[in-house]
Amino acid sequence: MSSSKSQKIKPQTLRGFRDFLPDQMMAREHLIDIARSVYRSYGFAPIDTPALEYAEVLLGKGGEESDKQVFRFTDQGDRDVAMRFDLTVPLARFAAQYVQELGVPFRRYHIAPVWRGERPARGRFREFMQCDFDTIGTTSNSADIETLFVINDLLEKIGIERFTIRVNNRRVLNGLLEKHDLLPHTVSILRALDKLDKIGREAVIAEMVERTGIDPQRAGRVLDMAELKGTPEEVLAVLDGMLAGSQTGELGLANLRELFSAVNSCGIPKERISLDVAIARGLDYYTGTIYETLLGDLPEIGSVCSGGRYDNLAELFTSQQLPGVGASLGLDRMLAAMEELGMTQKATTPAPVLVTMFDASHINEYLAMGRALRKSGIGAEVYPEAKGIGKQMKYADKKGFRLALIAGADEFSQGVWQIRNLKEGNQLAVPASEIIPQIQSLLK
RNA sequence: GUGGCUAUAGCUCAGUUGGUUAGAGCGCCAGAUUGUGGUUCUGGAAGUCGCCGGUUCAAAUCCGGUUAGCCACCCCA
Repeated sequence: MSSSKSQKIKPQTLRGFRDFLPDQMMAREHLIDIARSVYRSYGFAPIDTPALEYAEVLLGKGGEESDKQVFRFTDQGDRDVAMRFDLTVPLARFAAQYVQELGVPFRRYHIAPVWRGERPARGRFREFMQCDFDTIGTTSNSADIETLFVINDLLEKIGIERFTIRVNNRRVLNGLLEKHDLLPHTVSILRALDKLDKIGREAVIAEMVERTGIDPQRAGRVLDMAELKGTPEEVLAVLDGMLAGSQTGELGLANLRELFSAVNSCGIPKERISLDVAIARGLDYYTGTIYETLLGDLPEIGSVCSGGRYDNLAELFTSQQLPGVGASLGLDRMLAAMEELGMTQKATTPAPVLVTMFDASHINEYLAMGRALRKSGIGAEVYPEAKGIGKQMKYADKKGFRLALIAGADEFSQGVWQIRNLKEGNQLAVPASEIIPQIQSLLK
């Protein structure tokens, strides 16, 4: 290989694929840590599945449109393979394969990248992270309610102060469509309905009429119900009358009523959970409760955590019935929102303490101090070169270290270290034996 | 996948009707400051103007293609 300029390979990433620098990665890992701990606190266990699957396992599950987005190719062994485009289809395959040994109900979380060959746009990439959690093998509404609780705890732990989890139930929508003889048009109608917030009542009616050929009056009646406003109790009362006689609709209402009752008695702030008959979620496979989560300070960014209940996850892989309910945190969207809300920190070091290297002849003391700090659970970086102390302080400042430890000939002869507080701009000399407790209290 | 906009230093962007050696701010590196960061001052490095081709005496500038990004639609996290 020549080192001439013209032969250098251009460093570049593929369309829709991204690199993450330390500050971005710190924020990502922080969010993932929170998701992990909340999921675990409800008993969800981690799993992972391969990025690559047989194409037949993945394809044909989300309609033609999503098949077109799948990265698919023939591998070196002439197999027809595809990269996973979500975590739900792999879960279906996984569940069908292992349900015998796992038993039900089974709760898993899966935090992993997925790939879609669609056109990238703002907040949309060809490789992105999903943070799914699902409870499968039970039809109990209790699992639906706990799914809501998980979403609530997740947002709370992330530090979002104002958010709304909008809840609806597909059965309620189906009951309504049933009463208006619109069941054959379910997919088109719900897809149009889902855009209500974005495009408004008239445009939704127009789209329904255009896509299904129904007359505007009937479309309007769907909207009348979808636009119901008020407390969950008020909306439920109106729906009760509207859906009377529809078994499906009444079942959906009963589940919603139970859910809101649990919200009230389990200490979830009432104002965070709304009953919104207009949300439908695009995915065809939802059959019961559906959720989406909007940020109070940035609703226009869209749902940051959505999900719902499905009747039979694994029917394509096994004859065993596997109903389930779950949701997914949109990590990239959440991060974009946090960035816009100024919630991300700027530090690019994961360690709070920098041990400066003042005098290279004492290298062992500096290295030993680093080890001592880490042994006490304090992250510490030892500056690798005995450069000017000003330079090292500059580095500490830029990287966002909270404390810097400094010791030269004077300190070593007195048996002390200087602890410099970068934020406050002050420092104190501390005997070597008291360094650790002193730092621990400073970092509190 | 369809339509539109854009691409100049690490980042944000100037760059006149095509004209000689392409600029600024921020950042980066060094020095002022060989025992102390954030402020300030001084200096420095860094661009074959996304890439390929065409028109022209001459292209960052005009044209075509290509790659990437942004916006809308579609769909979705």
